[in-house]
Amino acid sequence: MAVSLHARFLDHLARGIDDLQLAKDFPAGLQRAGLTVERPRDPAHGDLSTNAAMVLAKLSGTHPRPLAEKLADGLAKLEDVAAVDVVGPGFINIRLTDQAWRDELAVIADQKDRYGMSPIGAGKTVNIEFVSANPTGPMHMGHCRGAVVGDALANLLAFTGHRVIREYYINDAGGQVDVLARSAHHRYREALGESLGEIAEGLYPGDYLKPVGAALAADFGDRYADAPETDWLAIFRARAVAAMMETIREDLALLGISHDRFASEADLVAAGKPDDAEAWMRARDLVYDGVLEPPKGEISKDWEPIALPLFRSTRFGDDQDRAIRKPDGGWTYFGVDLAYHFEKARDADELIDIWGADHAGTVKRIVAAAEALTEGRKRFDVKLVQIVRLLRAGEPVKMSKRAGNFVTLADVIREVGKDVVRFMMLTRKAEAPMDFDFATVVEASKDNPVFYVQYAHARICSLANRAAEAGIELGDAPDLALLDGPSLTLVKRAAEFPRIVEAAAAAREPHRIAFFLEGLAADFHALWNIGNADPARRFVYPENLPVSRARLFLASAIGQVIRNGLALMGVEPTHEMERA
RNA sequence: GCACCCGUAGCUCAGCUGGAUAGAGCACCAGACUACGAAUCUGGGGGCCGGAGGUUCGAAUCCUUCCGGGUGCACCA
Repeated sequence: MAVSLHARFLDHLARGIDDLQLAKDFPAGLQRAGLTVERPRDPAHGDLSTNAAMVLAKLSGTHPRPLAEKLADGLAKLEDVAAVDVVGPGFINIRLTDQAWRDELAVIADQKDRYGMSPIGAGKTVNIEFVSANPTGPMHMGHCRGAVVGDALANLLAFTGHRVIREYYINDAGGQVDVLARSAHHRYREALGESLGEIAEGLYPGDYLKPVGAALAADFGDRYADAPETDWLAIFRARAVAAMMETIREDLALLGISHDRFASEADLVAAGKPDDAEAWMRARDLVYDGVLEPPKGEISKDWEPIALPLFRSTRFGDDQDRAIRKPDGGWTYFGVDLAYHFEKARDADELIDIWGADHAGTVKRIVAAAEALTEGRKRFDVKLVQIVRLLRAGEPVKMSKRAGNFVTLADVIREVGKDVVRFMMLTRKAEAPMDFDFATVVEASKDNPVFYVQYAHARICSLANRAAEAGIELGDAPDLALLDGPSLTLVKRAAEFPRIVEAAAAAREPHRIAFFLEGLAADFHALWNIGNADPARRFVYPENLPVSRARLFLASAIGQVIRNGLALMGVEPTHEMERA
């Protein structure tokens, strides 16, 4: 894998610092973390800028300016460098030669769909758990955002060299799957011909359990129609959960998502994993038997003090210790979840959980648990994904959970398409609430980021046809020296892609890719627009074939970067826009 | 009451884990196109980055505290 432009300059800097240390101009053995090479906001400050002198000056107790001058001298000798300036408190601003940017363009064309890949995650396995919707019904839009964010993040981590495990945790051990089983039993009796009227309050009312009931009726006849619950609960539960998981997998497939692993809460319990975790923690005094304070706020009337096995999460920053077992000896959700993270940490170096923001209150305890269980050695991030407000032309879409008429993921995908859904879910950082308006997400205007980016790609694709019509053969080695300033500006933007990818992966923020693509598309459209006024500046300019070839080469490379970004988001590039 | 998330232009949001004069789109204002490579373009106005302290060469970013909004508080999942 070729090294990115930014990485290359970080390397140049490192060697410059080595030289200073050899020449005793500078103490050896200093940390070099915090050194950055980035594109300055203001183009007048050059193509690349580094804070190295200021950071190192602080660490070594010297003045940044002289240090910057020395580093600048070394950088100025590099072939790609046109000019180096030391300004302000000690910024080193670097301007690259035009040739350096033309070379970068050739790198894009050469690396194709590998452009932007990074080795920062090499040798690391990261387990990312996402979706993990309760297996009690089809996926609705509440699950959608976490699914897309998780999948895009997984793509991003794989692209940056990590080995990625996509995992789904099936909550199939709690009370709600018993409710599911009872709901299926209701549908089962209906399938047998009983007319039961409205489904009881508290059961799942949706129609999606009717096929499950029918299948159960076909298999068991009326054997369990009037049987006591203990006879059928486990059977119905297993059947209903399996059916729901099948539905959920289908829903996920509509989004283009497939998990590598499905971990079952019930299996973990059956395998004694929580017991193992408890024993491990008791041996380290991380679990003790104690009595919790009554909950604050809403006062529960049936609160009773009772001794339970508690995890010492307060030692790790939680507000109170947390019960891992219930009074009946069974496991709490947290007790199993803790064991589950213990298991996940066995074959991964880093863990990520993607959760709905409604679980924000339980983040501290699981972070505490992960820290205790991995003895602080493994990075663990819980990413909270905020709600999506569904709108239709500005009006909130009415949903009633009781009636079971929530908007399903499948419905939305059917209406606007997978790519629109995926793109939109990544146009905000995960922690911020988002509006999803059915009307605007399919609008063909520049206000719609999906359209805007796709349109740029389609325009690029159309160039190939226009070139052919004009009788321009692309050839394989255009003279890139024919590309002028505005074209190179676009190259500079595209060349940021590798660094954006690395930063997005490190921060676990896939939305940055979407914003980058919007910017890149905007720059591309801007360049295109120059051609509107002046035919000599168009990509296809039959009066000058060499220039046309160089520009088409540029456009093709930009298209490549757009595709690479979209691929990370899990969005298919559009080759031709449909005329509205 | 406590915890977490959010607070940036009139609106919707970025802001590259501490960098230089805080950005984009919409909206607003002023111009441009006998177009179809205009499913627009160019320029402009608009900011106490919620407030106040602190850390340092340097803060929207980190710390403290307060204010406002959202979410959650378990022996549910």
